[in-house]
Amino acid sequence: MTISTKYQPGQAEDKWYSYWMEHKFFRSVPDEREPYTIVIPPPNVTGVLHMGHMLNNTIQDVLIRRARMKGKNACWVPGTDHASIATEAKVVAMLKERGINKKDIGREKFLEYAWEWKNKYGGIILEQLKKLGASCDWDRTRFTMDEDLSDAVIDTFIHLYKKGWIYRGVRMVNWDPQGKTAVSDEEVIRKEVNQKLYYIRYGVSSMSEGGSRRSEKSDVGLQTSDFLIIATTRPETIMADTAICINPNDERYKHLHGKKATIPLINKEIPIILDEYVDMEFGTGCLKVTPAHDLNDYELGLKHNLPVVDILNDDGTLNEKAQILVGEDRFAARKKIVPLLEEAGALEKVEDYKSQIGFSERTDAVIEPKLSMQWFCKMAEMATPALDDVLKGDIKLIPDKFINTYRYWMENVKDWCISRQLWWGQQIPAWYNEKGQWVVAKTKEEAEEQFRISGLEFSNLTQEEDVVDTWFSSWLWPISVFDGFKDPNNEDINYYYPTNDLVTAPEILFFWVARMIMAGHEFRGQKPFSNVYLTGIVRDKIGRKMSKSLGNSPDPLDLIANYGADGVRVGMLFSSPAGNDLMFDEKHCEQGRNFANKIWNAFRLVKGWQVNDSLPNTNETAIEWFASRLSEALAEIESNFAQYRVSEALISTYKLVWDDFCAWYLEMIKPDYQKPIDRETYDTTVAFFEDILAILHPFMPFITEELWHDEEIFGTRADLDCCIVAKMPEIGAIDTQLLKDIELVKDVIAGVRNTRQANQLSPKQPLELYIKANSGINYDRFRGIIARTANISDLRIVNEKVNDAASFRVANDELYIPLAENVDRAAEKERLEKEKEYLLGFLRSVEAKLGNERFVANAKPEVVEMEQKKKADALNKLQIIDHSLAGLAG
RNA sequence: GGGAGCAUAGCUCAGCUGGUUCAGAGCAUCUGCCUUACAAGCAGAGGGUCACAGGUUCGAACCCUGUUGCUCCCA
Repeated sequence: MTISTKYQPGQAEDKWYSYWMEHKFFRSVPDEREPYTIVIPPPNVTGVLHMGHMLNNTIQDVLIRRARMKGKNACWVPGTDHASIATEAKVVAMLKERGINKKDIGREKFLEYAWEWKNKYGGIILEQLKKLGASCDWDRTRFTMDEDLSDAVIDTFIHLYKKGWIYRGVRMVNWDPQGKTAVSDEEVIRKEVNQKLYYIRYGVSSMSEGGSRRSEKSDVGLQTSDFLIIATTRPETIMADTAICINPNDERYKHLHGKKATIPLINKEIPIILDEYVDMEFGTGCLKVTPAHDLNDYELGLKHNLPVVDILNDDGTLNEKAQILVGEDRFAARKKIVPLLEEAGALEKVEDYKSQIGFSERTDAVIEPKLSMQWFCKMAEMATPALDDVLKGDIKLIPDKFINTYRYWMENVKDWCISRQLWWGQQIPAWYNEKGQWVVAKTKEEAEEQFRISGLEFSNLTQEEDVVDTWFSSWLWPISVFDGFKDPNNEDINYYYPTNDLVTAPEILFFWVARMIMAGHEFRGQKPFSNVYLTGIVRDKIGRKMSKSLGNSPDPLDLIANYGADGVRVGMLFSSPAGNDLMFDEKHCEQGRNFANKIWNAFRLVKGWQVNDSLPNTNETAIEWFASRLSEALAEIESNFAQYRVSEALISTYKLVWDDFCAWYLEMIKPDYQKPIDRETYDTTVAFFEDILAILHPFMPFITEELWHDEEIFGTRADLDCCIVAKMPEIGAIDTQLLKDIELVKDVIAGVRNTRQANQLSPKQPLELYIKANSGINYDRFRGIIARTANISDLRIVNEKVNDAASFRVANDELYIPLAENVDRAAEKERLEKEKEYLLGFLRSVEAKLGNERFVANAKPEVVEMEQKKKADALNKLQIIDHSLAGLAG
């Protein structure tokens, strides 16, 4: 039977994924085993798979497959979130193409279209994950707007409201005066534009106390000597100013402390306040404070208890509170106010100025910061236990450098604005009567009841238009996917919660992770997970974040088609230490593909062997060595996984398979061409191979499953005897002496190869090797291995140095390859001189250390001992080299 | 402006408690091989002021301070 020299991943992937699905290997139900649980960070339902998902889900799959093979009941819960903003935008765009305006069709009809869209496109990303090999329990797939999950959102809203942790308040939003709607930060596009910076003169009056207004005085007496100048890009908003702010440390303005300023044109007096917030370098150092029309000013206003004067209508025209230019559009007003200021002598100068301005993604109108009523969730109480969990180490952040960031955020946590002016999402369960009085209730009937009890009018109740933030669904995810709200004592939640590991991006540490921890405590009295593995951002070769708009991201499905899912998984993991960004290079996937091919070909080799039962086993040493090496590698891998060094665990595995198994072990035992192999070696090697497939499986699930089922090597397997549920090999005995000896033997073999290369001898030409063994190593034991791998026809242990031979040294042993007249004496001498020079330098540094009294006095004894041994070894070697040199000379 | 992190071979990164012959791996490069599992391979080689400047220490890539450069988070 012939099989291709190249591994073809395509068919194997589809075949085995279907097989796993059919045989329910991903399915998890509670049983007596220990659970191992991961909930997927639900990807955006509008999304398609990108490189970030690839990395994130590869890691999750590696962890879950490994846990499954270690005998845990592994459960990976998949799903998607409803992404209100992104989805609503997609649906609005789809409707627009059909000539339908969202506002015209109303909420209910709009939601019908939205669900239609979701049902059509919402599953794409999950299908893509299957191509990667993700072993999620698909029967558990959840969506944040599923009925049960939505119920949980509404119930928790009501719960928190009753606790007094949800309230309404006024907040600055991004207002689109053309669309007459608030838009989210994500829908604001910032662009740099050329503007003007207007310097405007405000009068200053000295009567600071008493509250008596004598504005005529500020007009006349103090105009020339007492005034201040502000710089603004928005002169049309001066009528909404409620203060002038200066930095208390600003020496130039000490004389203004406690005074008042007068807004030109409308002659309104406003206080001059002090705050270090003001940048003394910017503009004039005097800041006009306009709380209704600027977010920072709003916060400054709150801090200093300033009134809010909103001079703009919803459509961006000035209202009567502006007193002048009423009814003008904000930009027309800006043009018209300039000559007015000039006339009044209040315009000092105008400068060109570049700054960032927000535009509406939808209408391209300039965004107007506007105050509006929003819903908030108090965070302080919930933050405390969530912070403790991390600080006490009950929840580990990996890497732990994120603890600082986490703590900073949790200690300075702000209340969470949870309302969104959208339709796609869970509608806030608040009900208003015609007078604008409101209650929070799950249903209209319950709301009416509450109004009745309070004795209020309730004939025409309307529900709050806004929906809650998508994160207000996602923060419940680890509980809601197990129906922990609907049925708080059900078997699943009791078994799987708290989950084990969460794998996500640091960008959403606060948005999501912190809030899940809060929700865990609030609604379950328990943390939601024990470990949070934070992956890096996937960047391109030149360090740019991969994004759709830059077009610098390869299509993951193309990568899988080109390199195989196993190759891509390995490629992603090769260079992805936790928390560090990953500079993605397709080369890594190529390396992954090559690795799969290497495994494939090693398999072909073993598969081709004929067994002869009458042959004795001559490979005991090789077998013992590899068994030890396998155990050693398993211990490394185990330790790497324990520290979430997934990338290093992969590298350990890679080296075990490629270097130790393929390059050394198989070469040690490989029978001559068309010669049979003995039964014992064959059977042991097949068993090793099976172990290797199991170790590789979490990283490369497809090729390992494919080879696992090779009947020729492993015999016919039962339906459920699959690599995916194979038992992960356990760490066995490690013969450290043997491991060390083989390292020496490898050096001997490398020495022979080097000698061949230096003397241009073909690897095919057998050589003799004489060893003058000064170390304790028993070369007899390794005779067979050396003979085979270095092509030695005659290996002799000798007591004297050999003349007319090429020589090299390994540890303290001298090795000679007789070459008769072929020895290049000059080259040999040069090599020896070089080695000697190096050794002398080395010896000097060692002797310097040992000659230092303070070193001997202060260093740990074992360190000193080591240095003494180094010295002895070096002296020994030098003696050997000198001896050889003398021999050459003679 | 405040906070955090990073800087090691051409590239991507290890280097874990300061101490082995410790300056490493993979990729890339170069040399030689189509050697009967694998050219998606094999055998080798070159490549470094561990960002810079100080300090602590018997000893520093590792600890401390400062400088420079880059990145992220918050404003």
